[in-house]
Amino acid sequence: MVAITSRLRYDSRMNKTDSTAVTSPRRARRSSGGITLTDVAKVAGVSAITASRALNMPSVVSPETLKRVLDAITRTGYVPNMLAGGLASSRSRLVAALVPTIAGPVFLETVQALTEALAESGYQLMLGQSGYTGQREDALLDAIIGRRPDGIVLTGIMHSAEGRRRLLASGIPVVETWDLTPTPMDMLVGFSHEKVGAAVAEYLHGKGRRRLAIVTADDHRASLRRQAFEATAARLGLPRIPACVVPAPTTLGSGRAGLSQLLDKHPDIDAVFCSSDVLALGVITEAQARGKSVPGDFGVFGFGDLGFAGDTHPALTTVRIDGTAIGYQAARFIVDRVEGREVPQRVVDLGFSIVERDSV
Amino acid sequence: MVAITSRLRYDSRMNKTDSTAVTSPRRARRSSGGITLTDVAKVAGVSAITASRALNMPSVVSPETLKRVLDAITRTGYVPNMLAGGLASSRSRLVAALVPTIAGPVFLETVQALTEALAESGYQLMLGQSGYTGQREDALLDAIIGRRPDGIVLTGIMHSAEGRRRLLASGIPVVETWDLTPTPMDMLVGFSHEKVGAAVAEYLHGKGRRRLAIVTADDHRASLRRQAFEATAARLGLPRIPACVVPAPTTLGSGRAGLSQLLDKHPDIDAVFCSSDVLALGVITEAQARGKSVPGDFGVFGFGDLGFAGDTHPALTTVRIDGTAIGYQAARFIVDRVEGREVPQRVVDLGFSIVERDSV
DNA sequence: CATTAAAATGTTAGCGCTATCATTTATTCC
DNA sequence: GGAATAAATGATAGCGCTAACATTTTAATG
Repeated sequence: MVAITSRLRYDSRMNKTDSTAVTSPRRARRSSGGITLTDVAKVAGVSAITASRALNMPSVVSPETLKRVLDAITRTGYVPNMLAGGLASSRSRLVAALVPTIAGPVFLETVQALTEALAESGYQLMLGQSGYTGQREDALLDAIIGRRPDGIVLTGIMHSAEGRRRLLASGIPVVETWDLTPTPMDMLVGFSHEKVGAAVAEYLHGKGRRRLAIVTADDHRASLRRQAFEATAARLGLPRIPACVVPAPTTLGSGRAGLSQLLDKHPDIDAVFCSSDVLALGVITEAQARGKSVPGDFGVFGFGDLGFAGDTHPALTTVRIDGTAIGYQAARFIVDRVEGREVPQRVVDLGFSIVERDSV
Repeated sequence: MVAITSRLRYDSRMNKTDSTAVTSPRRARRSSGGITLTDVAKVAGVSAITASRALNMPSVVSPETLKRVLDAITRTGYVPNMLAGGLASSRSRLVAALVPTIAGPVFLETVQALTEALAESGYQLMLGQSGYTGQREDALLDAIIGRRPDGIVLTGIMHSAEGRRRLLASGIPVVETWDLTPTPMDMLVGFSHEKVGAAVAEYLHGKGRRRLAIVTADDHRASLRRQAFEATAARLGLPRIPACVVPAPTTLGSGRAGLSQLLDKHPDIDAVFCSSDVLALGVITEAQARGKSVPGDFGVFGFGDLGFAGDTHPALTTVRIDGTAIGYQAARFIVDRVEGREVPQRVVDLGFSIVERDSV
């Protein structure tokens, strides 16, 4: 433990007219009491700015100075105040991610990858939940912009026009993810939901399934997949596809309910495409509860390849999205931009793949 | 749209010696270019501090001034810079939550409740993932403390002694959750894991189960439950309990593997206590894959009462923890403390309940 | 209507850090 | 070996906001 003995509390008014200098100090300082960089500098016997450089640009201070400063830091237990640093440099080293909800496991992988990749570069992730409704989106946006993040990652969110405007106006780099919109705001990393829908329809058709059905969430991206699924099925000459739309976020329960509803009206379906693996697990569960065989009576196709997909019974055939890659790419985009590097390719299509297991 | 016409760019050096006043400006300002409170104040025709008060203490400005300021804000599209505000007031309006991982659904409810409750009071949650290993915990802690949050919520984390010291030294209010430790750092909201373990053992015994087994994660809290479970079983005269310990975070797959392992050595078990519902779902799945009946051949007991627990087949009997209540209480603790209110009761036991469904 | 108290607004300085220069010290080069 | 260059360090001011006090305006009181 080190005592900071000579914390100079000089009076800046000393230099002014003599008359005021005599009166008692007009106001007290309001230091929050913590250890500041100035304290560290004092202990190390250097100026504050040198201590700052030792932390932020260690290559420009001499090795022995660096050592003295780092020493002083450990001895004092100094922790940099990033509010002050961010204010002074307009670099908050904060990146915000907006997800509909953290309850849905779909984006977890992406968020986790983001967190890690950013941490490696010295940035921190702040998570905002907008809800699928987009109700309080504007308030949340203000709260986020107010922290002056160095970047914003939008994950599976359709922004209101007003929201887009505010974001653009803020001048903060934006990465949209999980969706390949034709008109990106800034940077984008995702895949084509239309292609997924088409690919799944073709796959099921190729497996001899003819009476397809779909259980899908009511969010935008799932709708995109559904439309392409239906269009492709039609193109392949398959009958009209019965659908059950459930509210996002999807749950095991809504999957069960979805299959029930479907089976009541269309007992002859031979394949179900689900808009998430969770939904698919629900469908499998309901099938089991009803004594139906998967894939015997009908096949089940998921989406996401979540952690459990290989462990269900039967193991789930699904669409694999590399959420981790999405997260890493998004982090790279933002860090590159913030550190002034060129980002020539602002749109990245990471594609998807079909993981064949036992449920179809 | 409003043009800020007269953004005064006065030169503070005008008042100094004439010689320097002639030389060209020594340095340029480095405004980040955005709209500031001062701009808003100018548009509204008031001083900066009045504009500040209009935002933060609307009750102390006159109604018409308030209106003029709010007007100016919408016209200019001003978004407060919370870095600056936090630095000046030492109130960041940020609360940090540390979880082992967001991949585990166990704490999601708590995190969600925290987010909501804090947002209502004008605070924002920043999520940190420490990992179950507690490896990078210290680096993370620095990153968090560096943001000067108004409070820190620890969720399911055993801190290193060093970590506890740093936290305490930072002077930031801390709420520990999900665990009723005998020596809380500051504030605490949780329940007794020992009581849970004992209650489950008694319940299973009461249901006539005699050959209990356990599949449990290797984290601290799960171990607490396990020990009490074993002790109580012994007290009830039951035989030694075979256990399968799996790494946290728990997955469906590790649940399946756990049951396999258990069944290989102890084919006669008649009940399995799982340290999470996810694990329990894995056990049920494996049972189904093996053609075993639940609860016929053996009962399955979960923990957490996660969203899907009521929808599994058979529906899962489990321990319900009110994660939402934990989150709300934690938020209340912190907000109360920050706003200077008394927090007389610094430890809250929220208890738990057993939800009887069909799996035992 | 003068006097006081209360309400509303303003002035100043500073939160803790870093950008922008300016200065000092070490190194290189013909 | 002295000029030119590079490396290391420092002084100053300001990022955008709010605490602390000061002042002005309004309302309340006898």
